[in-house]
Amino acid sequence: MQNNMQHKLITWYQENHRHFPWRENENPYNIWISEIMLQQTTTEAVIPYFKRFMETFDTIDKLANASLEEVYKLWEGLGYYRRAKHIHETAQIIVEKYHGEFPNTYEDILALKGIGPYTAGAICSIAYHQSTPAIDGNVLRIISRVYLLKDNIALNKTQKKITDIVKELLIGYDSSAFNQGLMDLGATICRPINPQCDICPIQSHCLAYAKNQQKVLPINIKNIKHQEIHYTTGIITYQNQILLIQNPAGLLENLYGFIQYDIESPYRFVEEFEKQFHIPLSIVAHIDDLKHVFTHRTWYMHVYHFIINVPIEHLYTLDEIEKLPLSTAHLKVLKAYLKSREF
DNA sequence: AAAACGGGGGC
DNA sequence: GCCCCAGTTTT
Repeated sequence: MQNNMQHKLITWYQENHRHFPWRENENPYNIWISEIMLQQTTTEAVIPYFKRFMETFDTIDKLANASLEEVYKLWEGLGYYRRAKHIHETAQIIVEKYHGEFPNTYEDILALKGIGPYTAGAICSIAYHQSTPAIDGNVLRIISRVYLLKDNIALNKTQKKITDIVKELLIGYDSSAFNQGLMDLGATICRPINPQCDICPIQSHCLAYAKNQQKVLPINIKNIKHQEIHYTTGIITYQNQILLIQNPAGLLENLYGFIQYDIESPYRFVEEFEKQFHIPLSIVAHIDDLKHVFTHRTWYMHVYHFIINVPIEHLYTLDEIEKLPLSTAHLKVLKAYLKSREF
């Protein structure tokens, strides 16, 4: 009878693990898609997206042969849209370079687009039971507490230190159950706020608990500066069509949206628009003022309805817009416009 | 080492 | 309103 931390964690995981669609089988395609979706995204948010995605693209081959736009549309609202682009590119590489079979070495997997150390480790351990750590926010927090590490977990140096600790812990144990055990423990018991130490399966191994520091650790110091931007956002229509442009590289790359300029007057919006498109624009109405918060900035969108009297490129009917990927921010704008037209 | 990259949810 | 989440890529 083993009595160490690994054994306790694995036993706890086997008896108490959470049930998710991506835990119903271990094939690498399934694990890959789920791990990408779960990057910086909560499990609850991922569930419907994962189901829909795997029903639509049940093989890597189908994903590789889909259009980028179709993949984006399935990703609409999930955020970090570069993930969708990387998944699509990677599927094509897997078909061409690996004959449609997901690669099975850590190095080959790490080399794929959108896959970093965490995701490569997660796939290797969960899909192939290889002895690789998978260091995410949960693991950084748990290891900080168990070993009473007072280093700032936002630093690369600290993450490397914790990686080395987990590498040692894994030796001789099932990496899949161990890594997923850490994830579930972090999500349900060793939570960031108010950890449930009284029911923790590894309480007796936790130095933070012994010294009552579990509410202090981990130390996590990031300096995020937050920027606020005011836009005039234009719903520009021609008859029953609406003008949408596809975002260039940068924020919300490739998604469709309304034209907006970082100015606060609709009259200056008209000047900017006419300078850019060389056709006259008329202001019809103020629709709404909306706010949308990103991690790193806040948009204040002052939404106006404008009309043009000559057709132009990039005009779409509502039916066509339904098929295009839009950001959540501009879906709010569209919704406000449609609501205003009900009167 | 730091910045950029989305959105939803908890409190 | 602030923090967190199964991070990766670029600078």
